[in-house]
Amino acid sequence: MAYWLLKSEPDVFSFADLQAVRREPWNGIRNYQARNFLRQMVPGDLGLFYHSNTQPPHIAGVLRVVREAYPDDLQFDPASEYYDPKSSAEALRWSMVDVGAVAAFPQPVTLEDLRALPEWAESPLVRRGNRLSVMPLSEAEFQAALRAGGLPETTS
DNA sequence: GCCAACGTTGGC
DNA sequence: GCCAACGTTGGC
Repeated sequence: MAYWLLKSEPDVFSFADLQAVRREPWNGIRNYQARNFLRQMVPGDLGLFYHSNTQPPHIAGVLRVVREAYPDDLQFDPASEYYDPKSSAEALRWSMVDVGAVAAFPQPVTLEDLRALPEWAESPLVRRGNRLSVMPLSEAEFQAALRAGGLPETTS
């Protein structure tokens, strides 16, 4: 079981949106490091849903990976902002996974809250200028965030 | 292969 | 709105 953090701007797609649709392809990732993490995901892995570009930035809930990485169809759609003319089925560039909502945090955990948690001291998320939108978490980071958010540690 | 210019992310 | 961080692009 691996743990992850996935960022989304809530104005674009929020945790409440994920709860409403139940299941969603995590598409539009156009960064190689983030893509490589997507490809490491396994159904059953748990993740934190982070709301970026909002005031204050915060973790809103827990998600679960429900389908392993497969081709992100937006890379082949010329009408999409995520279209990539250099990608092809033979030389695939971008992947996505499907995720589902597990539970909303009773208390959203802000970036400031995370900085106060000793378990998060080494996380790139709490460092200035971090732009990675998909990153692995240690079990200690994951569980500490759940505690801070008011969820029991066993959400699986 | 280097690196300057540029673009994007995302906190503040 | 500003700007730090940093990935990408393209000239050479």
